[in-house]
Amino acid sequence: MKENNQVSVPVIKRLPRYHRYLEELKKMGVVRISSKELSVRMGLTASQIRQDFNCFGGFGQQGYGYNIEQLYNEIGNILGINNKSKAILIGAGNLGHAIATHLNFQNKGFELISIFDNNPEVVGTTVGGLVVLNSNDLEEFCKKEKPDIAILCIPAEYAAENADKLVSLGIKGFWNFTQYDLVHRYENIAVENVHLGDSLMTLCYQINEIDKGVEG
Amino acid sequence: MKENNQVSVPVIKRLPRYHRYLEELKKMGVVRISSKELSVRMGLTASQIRQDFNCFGGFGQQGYGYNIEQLYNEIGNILGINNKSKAILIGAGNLGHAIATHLNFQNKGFELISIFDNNPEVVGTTVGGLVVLNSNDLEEFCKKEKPDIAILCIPAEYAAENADKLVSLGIKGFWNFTQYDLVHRYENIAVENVHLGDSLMTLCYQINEIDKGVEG
DNA sequence: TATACTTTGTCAATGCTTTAACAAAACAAT
DNA sequence: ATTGTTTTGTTAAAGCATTGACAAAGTATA
Repeated sequence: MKENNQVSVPVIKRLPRYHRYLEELKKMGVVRISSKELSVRMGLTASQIRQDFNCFGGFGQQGYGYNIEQLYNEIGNILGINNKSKAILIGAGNLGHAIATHLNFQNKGFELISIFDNNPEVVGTTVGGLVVLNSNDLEEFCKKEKPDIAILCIPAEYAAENADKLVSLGIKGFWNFTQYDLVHRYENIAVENVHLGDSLMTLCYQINEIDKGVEG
Repeated sequence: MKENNQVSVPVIKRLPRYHRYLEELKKMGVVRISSKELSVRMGLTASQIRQDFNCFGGFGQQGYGYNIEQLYNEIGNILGINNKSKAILIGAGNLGHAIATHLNFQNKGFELISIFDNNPEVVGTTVGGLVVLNSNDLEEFCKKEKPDIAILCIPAEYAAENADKLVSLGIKGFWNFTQYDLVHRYENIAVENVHLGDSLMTLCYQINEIDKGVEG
């Protein structure tokens, strides 16, 4: 058991992927799996898998492997997806709309409780079963409902002011889809930046490298 | 100059972020910057910045720093955003729709040339200035237009078959928004997975860790 | 019950990334 | 011109993450 020590970021980032693979195996009716077999399926080393699981105290059994259902539940617990945190979405444009309707928040530890926008044409419409509220009512809403995280789907130039305001209203974390970098702005506020533009540029680099290799 | 050697993934992943910060500085009219000052702005170490730029051959000048415009252009060239690769989008649902309309492909090295869907109700509608084509015409289209990358915005269960087909039609890379993992499937095919669900779960973990720290 | 096999948990070794340190080079000011 | 300051490019050290190796502990089989 090393649960008290800080677990490294690379390990944490791999947990959702383990969770996905285990869910699939569970659905297929598979009961147990060895680190060896899982490593082949996932394209990792067996050693890394054992090392990863051991950060939280080893759920396996020698000569047997890991019980899939148990391991799946353990990882779910580590990630904390069973305590549903309250999420609000800021910005009901194209991207915000897609995020609200496309994702299953429930099985990822969240409940989307409200959507805000400052465009009068959008306020009052229904998105993903929720009526879009006016951004002016954000403060009052937060004081009453105490949401845990905010999903930022607004233009980059409004990101900083909105984030600052939300932090002052007690928000504990951001899922940030704006180009603006929130990472180094606050202490003790969780931030997940989803920089789609950066990701696309990285793909661009890869494509060009492959082209170089083929042609040169 | 180390350009021949393979540059490591962490370095490449930081390039788009440098590019963003430099663009902003350029817009502000700043002409030069030292690694020290940039490090403060970006929350990195100056050493890392110099090390990163040196992978491609040092664009700075001792006692002066880096010329912002030049550095910005160099990084753009390294990423290859000036040769516009052709991109097609598969799946014009909520997410596909948002991707097509929300992102500026042009300044990230791509041109979105077509959108495909297999839903007859969606085929023929216009999304982001492009008429949605029928997935049945994909093969013919690819043979004629030779797109470079495909953006996958389809349900996970169709990801593998679609990707296999696209690879056989000459696609060189994927921007994969499905839950399905494409990483270990092909040789010499570029893949950028955008696992939004994984990202959300990671945020969930962070929130719960902060809560533990506050309460325990 | 004994024997052979499997597979974990863990320690040590390797490999990779980041940070620190500093000489060499350019700039700035007198 | 000279002197002091700035700041890079680069080498060396420190810090992490991944992989390899193996004893210990379980399973499976006869």
